[in-house]
Amino acid sequence: MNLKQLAELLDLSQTTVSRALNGYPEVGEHTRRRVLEAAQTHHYRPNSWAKRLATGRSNAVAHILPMRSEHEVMNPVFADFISGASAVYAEAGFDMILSIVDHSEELSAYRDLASRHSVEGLLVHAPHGDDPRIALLNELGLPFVVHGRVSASTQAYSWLDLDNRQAFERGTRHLLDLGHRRIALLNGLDVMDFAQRRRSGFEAALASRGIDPDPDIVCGSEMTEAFGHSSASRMLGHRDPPTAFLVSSLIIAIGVRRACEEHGFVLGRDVSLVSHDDDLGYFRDLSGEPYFTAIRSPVRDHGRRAARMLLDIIRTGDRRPRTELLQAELHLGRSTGPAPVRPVNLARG
Amino acid sequence: MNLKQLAELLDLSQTTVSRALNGYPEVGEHTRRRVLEAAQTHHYRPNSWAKRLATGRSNAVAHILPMRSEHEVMNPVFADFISGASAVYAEAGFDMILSIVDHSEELSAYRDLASRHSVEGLLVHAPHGDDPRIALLNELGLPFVVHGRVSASTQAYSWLDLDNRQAFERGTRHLLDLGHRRIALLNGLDVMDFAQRRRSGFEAALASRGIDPDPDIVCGSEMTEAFGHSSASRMLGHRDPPTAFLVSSLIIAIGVRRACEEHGFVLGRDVSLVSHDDDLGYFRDLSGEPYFTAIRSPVRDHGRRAARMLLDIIRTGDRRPRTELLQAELHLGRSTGPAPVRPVNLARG
DNA sequence: CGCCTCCCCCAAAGCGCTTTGAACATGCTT
DNA sequence: AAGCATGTTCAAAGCGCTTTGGGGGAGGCG
Repeated sequence: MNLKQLAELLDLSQTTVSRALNGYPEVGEHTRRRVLEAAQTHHYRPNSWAKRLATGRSNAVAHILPMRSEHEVMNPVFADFISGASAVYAEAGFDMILSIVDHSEELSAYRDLASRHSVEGLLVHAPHGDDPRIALLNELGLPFVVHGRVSASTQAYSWLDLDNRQAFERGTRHLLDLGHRRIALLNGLDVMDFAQRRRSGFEAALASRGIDPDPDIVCGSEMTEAFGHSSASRMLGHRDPPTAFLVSSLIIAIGVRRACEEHGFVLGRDVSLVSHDDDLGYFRDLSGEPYFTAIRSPVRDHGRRAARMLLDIIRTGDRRPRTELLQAELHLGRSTGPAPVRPVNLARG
Repeated sequence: MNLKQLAELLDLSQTTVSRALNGYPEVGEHTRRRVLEAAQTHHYRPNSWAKRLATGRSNAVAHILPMRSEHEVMNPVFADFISGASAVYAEAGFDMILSIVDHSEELSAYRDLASRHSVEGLLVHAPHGDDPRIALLNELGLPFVVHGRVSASTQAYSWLDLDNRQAFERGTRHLLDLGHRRIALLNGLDVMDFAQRRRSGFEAALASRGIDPDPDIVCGSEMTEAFGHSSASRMLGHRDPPTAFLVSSLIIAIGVRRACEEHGFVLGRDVSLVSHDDDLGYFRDLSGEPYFTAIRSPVRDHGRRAARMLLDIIRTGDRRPRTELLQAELHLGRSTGPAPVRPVNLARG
């Protein structure tokens, strides 16, 4: 059933039917009701492409996730972020197209998206510290919002980001306040912008207490359980092991816990752990005190906010960059406790 | 830059230019080269909507994920599945649109998708044991592939599924062979089809050794860490605690491990654990023997296969249902061991 | 009664592409 | 020289929708 058929059926012109359906004022109330009813009973839905072609608006946005190797880990955060965003798009009548683009084809993929005119805006995930995509996207002139920031970029762009620096500074300070001086950082991949900011927050907190970070107990990688386990194992076997860990994801924290267990350490007593926590559904524990002390950010909510920001840019046509910096909350759990007393000759600083 | 402009620029008709670009034979070699070069240098890309409108093919598929509440957990499997599928679509020049539809609006959402003609096919996620979507989709006539199956459905449809029954029968048998008789099952939500099949495999294995399942140590829920932790805690405090756990996801396994730790049990010695493992990137451990004994299925690969199946249906136009039943592999890790010897009065069966 | 506004409605012209059917050379056969 | 296949190009008709620029009838005004 298309517009033409519907119009013939109602003995009206396509114009009138179209206007009735789209709520234009120049159509009689009686006629409008007739049209709406007929559309309803005949399950009429306008053909999306025809509509898009005619209006020039696609009512679609793309989420772009770069992938540097076929075996790259899908960040679990992504799914939750997407699910938040999706609800916002659905309400606005927008389609969300998902594009996982290979790192090596990034430039051409973005040009393609722009020149095919298939979407009205982009949401860019997982930016690097010196991501070249900002410049390219600005040049292409397609509205976009970045989830995260690009420290090295001098260009203006819209973004929504957790205040990673502040969050990790706070997490580190919490450990310092508990008396820890030997604090390990298990971070995300060094190239990622969020990891760089987290590290700088960590270092700033240490510096404020006159502590130099020790490269032996700071590292970054894809955020896997195995990374948490192997790094923590290695560090706990160090001649001067850390008394506390600050880690960039709950998945890493799980690995650290396993390592502690193997070493016979009890988390919260022998070793402290503060984790960043994206408040993923499957790690949420609503019963009582949480297990992990964590710097928490509701990533699904971030997805909603980012989507609204993008839609706002598209709908208002106002291209001035918007930004939103969100604060994480420190939730105390059972994985942190006062630094254990140790022989002075092992303590540093 | 559109086709008309490009044609004028080359002093050719739109027809010729279009044909040259799309590789039709009835265009001279010299002309074709000219056209391709001009398209290249002017960054010409055909407008996707116009193309879709004209051809009637959208080159797009939708993945549909039902969501029964705003707070429902995003299954981490989803992200990996999607990433596999996405690569296949990209290669075929298809867009993937992602639609997370509220359970209550499911019917209208599907009708919408079909009658708007915005996609050529659907990939249906997370089917229930008696999912009504099969009948609806068959009625709508839009090609679709289900990831999973619908036990109650008598209709024919295309699906790709792990052999969950076989996998869990095998996992259970492994535990039985190690001498365990008291085996707990921590499953996914009861309504989910995969959970029902897993349970039946579990029960079949027990039955083959003359063991009745004990409802006290069998339960299902959203697959969260907290669910694993609280259920295992409760069961370990039972007057006749299980000596082994079979669980439906690594996330649950993590919770069980935490519970065991709290009870002073060592996994693989005091308590055994077999987990289903979707081979998610962030839990993969490439170094040496894996921690968890697991029934493993490469979900990213499943995504690729499902996508190929859907594209095949779309491209060949052959609507006969295709099915693919995949076998999981049992990988031995350190979380299983022989059943501990216990006082006879506590042993069952 | 004639004129002017509204109010509703319509025919037709796009949107940018594909595809049909025909035209026009060209070279070959008879 | 006419006739015919072959190879290359084109004009024009869609695809299903929106939107522009009227057109006609009903009612209000002088």
